[in-house]
Amino acid sequence: MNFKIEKKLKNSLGRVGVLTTSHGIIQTPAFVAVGTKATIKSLNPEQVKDAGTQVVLGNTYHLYLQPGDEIVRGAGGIGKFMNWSGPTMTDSGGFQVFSLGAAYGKQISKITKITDPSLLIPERFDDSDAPRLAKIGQDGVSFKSHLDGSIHYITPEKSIQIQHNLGADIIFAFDECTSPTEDLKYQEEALERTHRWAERSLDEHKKLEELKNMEEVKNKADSSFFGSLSTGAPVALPLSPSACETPKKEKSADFSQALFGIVQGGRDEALRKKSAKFISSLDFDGFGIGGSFAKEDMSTAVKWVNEILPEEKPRHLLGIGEPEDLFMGIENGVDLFDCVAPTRLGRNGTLYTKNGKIIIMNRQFREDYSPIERDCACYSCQNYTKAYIAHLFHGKEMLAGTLASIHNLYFIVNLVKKIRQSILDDNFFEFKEEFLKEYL
RNA sequence: GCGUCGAUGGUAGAGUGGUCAAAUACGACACGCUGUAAACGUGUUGCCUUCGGGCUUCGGGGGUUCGAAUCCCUCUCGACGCA
Repeated sequence: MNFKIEKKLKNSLGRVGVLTTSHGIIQTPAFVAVGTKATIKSLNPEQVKDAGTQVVLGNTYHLYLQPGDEIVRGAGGIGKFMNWSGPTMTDSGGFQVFSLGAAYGKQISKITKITDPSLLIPERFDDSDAPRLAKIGQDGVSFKSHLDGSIHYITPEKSIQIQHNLGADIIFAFDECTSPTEDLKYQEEALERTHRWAERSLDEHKKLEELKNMEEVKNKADSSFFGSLSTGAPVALPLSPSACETPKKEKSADFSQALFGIVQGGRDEALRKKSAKFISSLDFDGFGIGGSFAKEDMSTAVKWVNEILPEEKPRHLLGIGEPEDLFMGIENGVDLFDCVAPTRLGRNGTLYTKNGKIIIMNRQFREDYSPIERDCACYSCQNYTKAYIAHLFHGKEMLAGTLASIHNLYFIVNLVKKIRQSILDDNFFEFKEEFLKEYL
């Protein structure tokens, strides 16, 4: 993986870049489509690509449980497995520490609405005996499978091993995404844990990369007779029949993987900065910024972190992706975003428009024969009306989620592309103001 | 014509003397969703309300009872059976 900054946004941390992976380039800032279980829900790869998506993200915990990382490895890695030829990423399972742990069975979001610490009455949030599927142990997390109840202990090493089997171009260190409702003391403990896990993730990654390189050298030596093909030497040898055979099991480890370390620290300035310093001191290829914010202090948290992270390495703001957040993140130096919002909201009947979100099942759209957005170039808007999509949702038809996801993904991916272009055109701030005035 | 069974909120369908403004499901309406336990979840769904409660409802009418969706009589409508 290689990252090159092409242009910087004046008087801010923002930048435009190009991230090169073994499976193609990513023009940053970019929005990463979330495909937790090696599929962008309700969409096929062509639809994902046509929406403008450059890169997709799978999930370690989910793919480890089903179908199993060895299966994905056997298919030739997550990209080949899901028929996505472009760049891929996998999340480490750190988010599931939160979603299946502190947030399990509750309506807690990682974006808290409670910003006044005095409202966080300890007794009210003491849920230590509440049932949860993720329990944090000494050197890893014990997950009780949401599928069959089986127990799986995921350590940083295990997460990295799984991610090497999944074979994405960019993988993440195993971290703990804390609940925003945890107090400072807990955030600090969790941060220390995440930092130790970052070191262990990195060590395991280096070890596995080393093994992979040794294997490659060995393979090259074994096939030295045909080695001219891979070395690119101009030898006019006819292709051997054996060289054309498709191997039954492809090596997922054809390409080296980049590892991103994750900065945590909740909403606390000192912890965020401490984490940014520590994580940047390690030899990661890039960085993730982990969630657990309140909406209004998200920008400051991102800024604290990105002012410290080394400029030349890419930064990924994990799990954030509402339009206003994209402007905020990009302005504050974020290169990559992923978020379930476009696909989940779409499937659940909420659609993005430049004038704000609409709930397509609402009465007013039942006889609205115009597209979701008149000037939208997405497949759904080019071919269908709101009345029809509303009808599909009311009738619980599968196509409803597909058309809605296509539009929402297109909307978000292209918003990021437009923001990127606005930086190149030196009118980021004008575009931001203009867009948000209409949208919010 | 006789007999039997049935008629419950937008729909289906519980309830068979008080705890019934009436289960449940669906529908309708509104809302929520930020590294996907999620094609999911929550709320409202007779009328009025100062949110304490008040008022009118279970095909129509009449009756029994302190009290009726629930028991009795009758009418209307429907299904089935016998003429």
